[in-house]
Amino acid sequence: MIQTVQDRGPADRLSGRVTITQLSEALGLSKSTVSRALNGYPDISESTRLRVRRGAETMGYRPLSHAQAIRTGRVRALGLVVQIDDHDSQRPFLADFLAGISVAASAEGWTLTVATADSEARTVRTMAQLVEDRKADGFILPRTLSDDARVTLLRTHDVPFVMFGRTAEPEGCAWFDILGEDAMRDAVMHLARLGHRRIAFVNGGARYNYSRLRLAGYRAGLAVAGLEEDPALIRGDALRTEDGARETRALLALDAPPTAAVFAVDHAALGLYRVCADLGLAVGRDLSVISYDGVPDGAYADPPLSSFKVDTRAAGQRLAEMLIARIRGTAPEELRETAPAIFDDRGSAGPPRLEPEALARCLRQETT
Amino acid sequence: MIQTVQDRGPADRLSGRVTITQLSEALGLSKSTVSRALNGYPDISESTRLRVRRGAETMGYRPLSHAQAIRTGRVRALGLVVQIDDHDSQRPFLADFLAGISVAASAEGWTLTVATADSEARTVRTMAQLVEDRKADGFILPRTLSDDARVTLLRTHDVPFVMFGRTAEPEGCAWFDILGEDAMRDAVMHLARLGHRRIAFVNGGARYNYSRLRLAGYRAGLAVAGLEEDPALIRGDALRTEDGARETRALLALDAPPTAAVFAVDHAALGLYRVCADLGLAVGRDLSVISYDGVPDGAYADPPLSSFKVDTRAAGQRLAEMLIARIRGTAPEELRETAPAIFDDRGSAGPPRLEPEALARCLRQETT
DNA sequence: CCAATTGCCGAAACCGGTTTCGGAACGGAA
DNA sequence: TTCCGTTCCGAAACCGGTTTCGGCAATTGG
Repeated sequence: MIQTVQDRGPADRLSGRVTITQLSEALGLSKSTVSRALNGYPDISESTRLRVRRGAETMGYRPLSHAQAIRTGRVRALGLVVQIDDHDSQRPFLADFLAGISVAASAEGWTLTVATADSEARTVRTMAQLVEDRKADGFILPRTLSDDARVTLLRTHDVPFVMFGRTAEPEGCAWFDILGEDAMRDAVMHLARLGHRRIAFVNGGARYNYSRLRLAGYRAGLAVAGLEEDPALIRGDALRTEDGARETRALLALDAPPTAAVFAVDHAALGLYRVCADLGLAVGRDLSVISYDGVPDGAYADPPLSSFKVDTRAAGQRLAEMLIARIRGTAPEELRETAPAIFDDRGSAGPPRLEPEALARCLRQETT
Repeated sequence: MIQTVQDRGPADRLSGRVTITQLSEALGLSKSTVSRALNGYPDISESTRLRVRRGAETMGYRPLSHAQAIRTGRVRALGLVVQIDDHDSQRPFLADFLAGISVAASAEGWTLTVATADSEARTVRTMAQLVEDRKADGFILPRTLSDDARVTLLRTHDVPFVMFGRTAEPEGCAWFDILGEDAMRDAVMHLARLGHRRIAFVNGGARYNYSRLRLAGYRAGLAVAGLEEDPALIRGDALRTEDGARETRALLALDAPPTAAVFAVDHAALGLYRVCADLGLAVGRDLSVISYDGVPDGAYADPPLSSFKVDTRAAGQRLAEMLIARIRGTAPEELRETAPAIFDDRGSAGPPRLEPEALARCLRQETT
């Protein structure tokens, strides 16, 4: 005999939620059977499992995550602690990042718990707190450091996590990352094809793991282009616009200044614009630049900054999917992915107008 | 006899949490007594209440919010649904906003549940979902609209909320807002003192409630300065840079163009910079501008944009505090606050160099 | 044909809290 | 002394789920 589920009427639907007890009564089963059927236990017959599933569907039953959590310890929530610094180049992307995470999480019926902290120590403390209070089942870690205290904490407490960015010590780590090194390599190759032979590199923060990779990419680009590496053309630790301006000045003060520069960070690259404006140099003609991040500000620069764009939203989405898989038991080694950055050529890189020596002469003339 | 609580040793503290049962056993009380003592029930003697509180403190007992939630229906979490649009002027502030909310929430032991949506309809659906799943006890509503569907939803479901921004229909609403109207008034007065007599106003999105207020502030400024209102000088619906550029062109095409403009939105004001660059006008000299928001991009403009800054972080903090109070039962009428925006004069407003007529002549000459 | 599995489900304990209810102890009034 | 009303606390039910354990019926093996 086929047993149909009776509709519970609009009143019930409005007043409160459907509980597992109500569902089990409507189905004529015990609530333990219903629970096991929905959670895929093997000791439930296929026919019953199907009937329960259908019944839950039609009655609109959805288990209350915090009611489950009291027994299982898991609340179906992802955790994200964003560290707020002054020189946080990720801030413009935060909304996109959240959007990506949010859409992936809610597709699986999960939610996102967000907290902020203003230092690495506080970030770790906050995460520990969230874990202890069972407010998150796992974490997405933005801005991976080379030696990351967060990883240490989560590893020792056996809390699942995925990193946005790779790490030097990959054991037990899942990650998603953008291939910044390929972007740097392609930037150098692009500039070399335009005719540049002295191409500088201005790296980001040394403590971030990506810096190592992007420098390697820069070197790879030089190798492919058949150019020799000049240590004087390699600078670093430029995250903010001021930093970029400082490094640009240092580069232009060389006897043989570069005719082009590759920046690891957009905001730093905007510092080059300032210096060029001060010195009367035309970006993209007297001095070319290619950068990385794709920040919106770059589009407003004159000429707009050519940059390798990162699809932050897609990254957030993938990270959330991977974290959920990780929490559900997938091995971290199986959860490692990368994606390329997309070059957006907007005019800040052109063929060299002057030889390095001539440029140097101009600069000396300018400053006298 | 003074009964001291025995320390449970470091092993317990590390391995798991202290439960209310463990606490009650250590105190020699029943767990119901402990629960009521901690929750301020009147039928507990003052001495017992104190003893329990001290015991909880030394043993590090913290109730598991989702265990309480199963009975009380409240999870000690604030909800925030951020609506992601293309022309979202609040995006640069999101990190600060979150930081403010986060610090206030965690000060009370609450957490923040964040979701995103890409339309008003989806925002409402998402909020309904979060409420039904008990993932948030109340909501902070950014970007108050004049007629807000979110308010309707929350009011009918009797869910607490506080708005960032006032509303036309204030019944039952708690809010925190920045006095944008005062900023607009002061901007006009400032420009008038500099000698400007034709001061335009470019408003933001008409659907937002703040637009009404800022227009009123502009008018108040004209009145104080003794200037007459010219409908031709009032434009609106400018949120993005392109919009601001469009409205600027329209204003400059007038027979008697303005010598200064007050913008309701920074990003729109940056459009004026573009138009001026195209036409060879110097911002702050040929055309003055004062705006509102204090976006970081404004600092990079040339000259830096004079703007009324909003302390978004403080706003988030206050909103979270108010929402927690609201959830705990404070009447919405008692939860209404405002704060001023802070004028940051960075050079985009100076005395007029040309009379309107002369400016118009210049412009005609330029375009031919 | 009987015993031992196996498949499938219900009863009940459990998770960590909150809330209801009843009763002991105490003080004051009759 | 007795009665009654407070004051204060414990026992137990409860919230909405999960998980353990045991048992019935149907199958399989000997």
